[in-house]
Amino acid sequence: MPAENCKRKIVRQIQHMAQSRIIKNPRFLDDEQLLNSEQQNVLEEIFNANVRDVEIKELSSHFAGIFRGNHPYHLAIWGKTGTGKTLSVAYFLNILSSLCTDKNIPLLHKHLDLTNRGPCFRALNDLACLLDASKRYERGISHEEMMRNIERKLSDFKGYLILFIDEVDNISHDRDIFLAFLIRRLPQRIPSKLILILVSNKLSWPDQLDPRIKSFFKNQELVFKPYDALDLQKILSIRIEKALYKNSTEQGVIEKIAAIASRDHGDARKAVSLLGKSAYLAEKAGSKITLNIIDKASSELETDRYLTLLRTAPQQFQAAMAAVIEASKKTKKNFIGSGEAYDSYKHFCNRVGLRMLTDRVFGDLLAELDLACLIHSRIVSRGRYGRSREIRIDMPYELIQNIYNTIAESLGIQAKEEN
DNA sequence: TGTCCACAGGAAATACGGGGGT
DNA sequence: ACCCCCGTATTTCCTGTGGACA
Repeated sequence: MPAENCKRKIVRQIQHMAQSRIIKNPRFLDDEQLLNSEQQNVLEEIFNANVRDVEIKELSSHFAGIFRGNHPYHLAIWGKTGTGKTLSVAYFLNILSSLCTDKNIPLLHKHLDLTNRGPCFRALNDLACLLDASKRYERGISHEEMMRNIERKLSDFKGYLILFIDEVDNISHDRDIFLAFLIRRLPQRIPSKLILILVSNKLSWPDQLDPRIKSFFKNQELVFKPYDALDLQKILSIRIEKALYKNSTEQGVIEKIAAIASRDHGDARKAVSLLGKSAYLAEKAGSKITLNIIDKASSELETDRYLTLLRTAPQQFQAAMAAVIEASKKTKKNFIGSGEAYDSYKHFCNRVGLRMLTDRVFGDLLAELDLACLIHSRIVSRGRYGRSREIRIDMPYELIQNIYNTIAESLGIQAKEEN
């Protein structure tokens, strides 16, 4: 009888494992790994599902003038991250470009991606490299020279030139110089019909521009609204169909992921990565994707985000976070003031052997921590007892501990390397 | 009502590192 | 080798500021 039991158990396990395979093609759960052709495929389906229909239509009408020989204006686009700006525009430009080839209209389009934050010089250099007008420089060459390189390279192209500039607001320094070059100077010096598409994810972006530059974009704006839950559901079901085996999701899973993602930011990328994480957890647990698993995946993603953020952050940033954690452990209140935090930071630096910075910089570090949602701070006046930041950490104890250990590890390892 | 705390946060100055041209 | 250019990180200096307290 025991032998019989054992056999049955194994059979059950095998059956179970066979059932529990739910991931068919993991690449469709991770945008980074998606091959180009697959990405095209997914895009095609998304657009066929009428998601981003309005925006594509707007783009079409904006550029329709090309076929009548007109010169369309520059276009400013904004929308939050993960609303499909880049993909939609790239997709559209490809179609436009092949259409122009058919009709024998010379058109060149380039995609300049400024995702990595850098100064004006970097942006110019990136553009020059993209156009194959210059080699890569770190520094040592003037803006002027870089601009001339670009102009020289473009001096004999006479068709339409569309420059699609992604994440413009990422230019950290002298952004106006870069834009003024593109908008005012470049068109006068090259024969082609230049059309700029500037993309940004900050809604307030145009307000910080030089008014003379801003005027070039009046009424030529296109806003990508965040995906609503319905759009996200469409996007998710496309992914699920490609990535997972049939029947591997419980009732309501798509709706729930879509709801979580749209509540946060309407970010499609987040929705997909939540789906991915859920799928992996489900496979590990040998079950379908259930609503509970989604919750777990969501909190794990959050933790991961914090930890990788810290691991890759500068030492001083880590130290500031550690100091805040230490200080808030000591205090009996449920918040700490910036003075206390700075004292704690000084102790921490002494202990770890890290050079300590002035309180001025420390204040900026605190602001950054706040921005990253690692701490919450607000400025409070305690009357006679001065003004101060009131800092609190709004996280479960376990996560705080986890973060603290990560920092300790990261700083500890670096100290070893120095010796 | 004025004072004054304990900081916030902007601006400019300084230090530093590293690359290019000649 | 020398000088110039540029970007980043910090420091230094400075001007606010909300409200408890006298």
